[in-house]
Amino acid sequence: MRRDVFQAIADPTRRAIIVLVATQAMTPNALAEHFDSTRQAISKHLRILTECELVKQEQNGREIHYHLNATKMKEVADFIEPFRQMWDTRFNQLDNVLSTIKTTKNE
Amino acid sequence: MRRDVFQAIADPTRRAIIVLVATQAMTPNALAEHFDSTRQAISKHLRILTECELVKQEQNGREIHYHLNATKMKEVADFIEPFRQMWDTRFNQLDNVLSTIKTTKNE
DNA sequence: TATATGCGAAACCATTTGGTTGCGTAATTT
DNA sequence: AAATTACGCAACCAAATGGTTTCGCATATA
Repeated sequence: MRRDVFQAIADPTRRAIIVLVATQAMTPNALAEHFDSTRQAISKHLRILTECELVKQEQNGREIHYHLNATKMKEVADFIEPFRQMWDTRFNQLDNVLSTIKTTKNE
Repeated sequence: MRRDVFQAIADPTRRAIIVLVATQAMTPNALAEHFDSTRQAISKHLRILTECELVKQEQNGREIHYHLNATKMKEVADFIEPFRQMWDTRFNQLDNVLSTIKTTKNE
């Protein structure tokens, strides 16, 4: 059973959960209200998100509040980062600045 | 059939293909040599990567070279970016700088 | 104490996924 | 022209996925 961050964010419902949970901790029931599926289905998603540590639990009486563990998202960022210069205009502009500096030096 | 970038990068083999294809365009056969599975399996992955436009084809006689379309990766970057400040120390340092400036202004 | 609520876990099901083998076809090479 | 090579496509299969309903347990509430 694969259980990594990439597989976790592959599902659109789980990405929506991540966004919801980012601003404030929420219970499975509260989360389920935002979707068409049952609480149990959401609980399954939360289980997956918990297993790959994208989300942390916090028990309050009989309620369990889930909140985001953004640190884990870094794994995804680290994968994409090396490709950034291939699309990011800021990076290209930096290249321009650097080449300008080089040209100036040679003059 | 879901076919978006998030689902595409969920598979570790596909992520490896992306890395290989980033530096230079490659044929399915050349790619398959890097893995244990058959060329057909790799071709299936390439099909998925092509369908979500993470990869582009370029025909050369009977060979088809696949190369990365890094632009599509921006979609993933855009999803993660809002969470960056929750883990990136550079962001925290930027916050410090900003608060320092504010403090200095008030003095 | 009895009842209602919030939750996870298990059993089950249809669909998707990732892999295989076996084609057919087009472009090379001999 | 014949054989080889590079490839995509279709059929097939076991395993994973995302969903459901049903259950049991712990915590609140009447």
